[in-house]
Amino acid sequence: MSSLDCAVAHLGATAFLNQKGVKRGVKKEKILAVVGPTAGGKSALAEALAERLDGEIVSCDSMQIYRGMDIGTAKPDAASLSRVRYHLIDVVNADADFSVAEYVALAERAVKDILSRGKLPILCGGTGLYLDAFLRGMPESPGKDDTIREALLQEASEKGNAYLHGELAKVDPDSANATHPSNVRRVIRALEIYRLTGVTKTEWDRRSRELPMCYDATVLYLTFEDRELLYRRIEERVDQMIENGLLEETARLLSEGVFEASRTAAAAIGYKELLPYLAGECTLSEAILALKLATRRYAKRQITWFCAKPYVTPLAMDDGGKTRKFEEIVNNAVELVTGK
RNA sequence: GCCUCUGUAGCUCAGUUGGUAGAGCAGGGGACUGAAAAUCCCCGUGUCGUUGGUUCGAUUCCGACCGGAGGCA
Repeated sequence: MSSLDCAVAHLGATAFLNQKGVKRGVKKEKILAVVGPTAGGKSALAEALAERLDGEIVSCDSMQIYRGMDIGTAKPDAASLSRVRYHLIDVVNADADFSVAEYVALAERAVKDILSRGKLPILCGGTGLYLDAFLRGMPESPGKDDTIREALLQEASEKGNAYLHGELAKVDPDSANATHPSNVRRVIRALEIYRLTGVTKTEWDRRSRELPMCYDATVLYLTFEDRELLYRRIEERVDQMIENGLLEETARLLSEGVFEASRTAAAAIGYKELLPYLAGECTLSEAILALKLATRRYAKRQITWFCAKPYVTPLAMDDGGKTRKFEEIVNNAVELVTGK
């Protein structure tokens, strides 16, 4: 985005915000973010940068939020935790509900705290939606309503996805147009927003799109020229997780009833692939294969997401099919952050 | 050595009564604003083992050869 675009966006947002009476600092604080596909080496880099630049890490990961899900979510180990300070890890129980809105609130508090102590906040994680929402901020939002969702879900299963999509088309044609009828979740959300606020999702999105970035953020996006290299790292890490006791962790969460209580936990990569094995429905090697596959696909989705973001600064992790030396990558990152 | 079956997409296999072929899986691309590790969409040209023959035309029929599997000696 050019500085002119920024200025224009800022003016529009200011008008909108003034209308709503929300105050925002004009001077933007400098923060850093390290994003990219799973197993790409985000944590190691973020930790090195935290040490070099006197920073603290704010996890930007939708699963590391949950207590008890440790190995499967690749949480930092004791050694890492003793080296740098981490935030937003283990903030809610595994069976609790959580969402972007809560994340943004917590992250804003953590970042403010870090800045107040004169340190550099470094967001690190692969949950693109969380980062996006955090950078934009959520001064206003339509909120949510589980009762409406349930009712709409019921309606969808009774009358079909096409019917629900048709209902959306009546009130918010643009949103209906942009959402495939099969994507029931999105169709429901759009209808939920309209029923809850009387304002369409299209309008809500239009307003939030005008918001300027809340911070002067450098978002380092780790890229892999050679996809195979990334996939190999993924396979190695999955094997490592199994060695570290992922099976035992899954069994423990299962016995605690976490997967029954939380659909999020039950859908988390690492656990959902091992459950069939624990139930005796497949062999361990089949489960591990499924886990690696799911992780690869997840990585691909993350790549698609970050690639499309105009605010990222790409940082190459490999060169000509070879992994770059870690020190070289860190130096490169520091240059990008400090502007040489 | 003989007999039978088999060779089609990266993998497992369909199929073409002769008019150059399509599924699943893998893989690739994309979307994404309160479940996001979620949810959803799009994408199938490959010497039809090789080589002769029959034919207007062969991946399809016939022969030989080369792989693979099984059976009999």
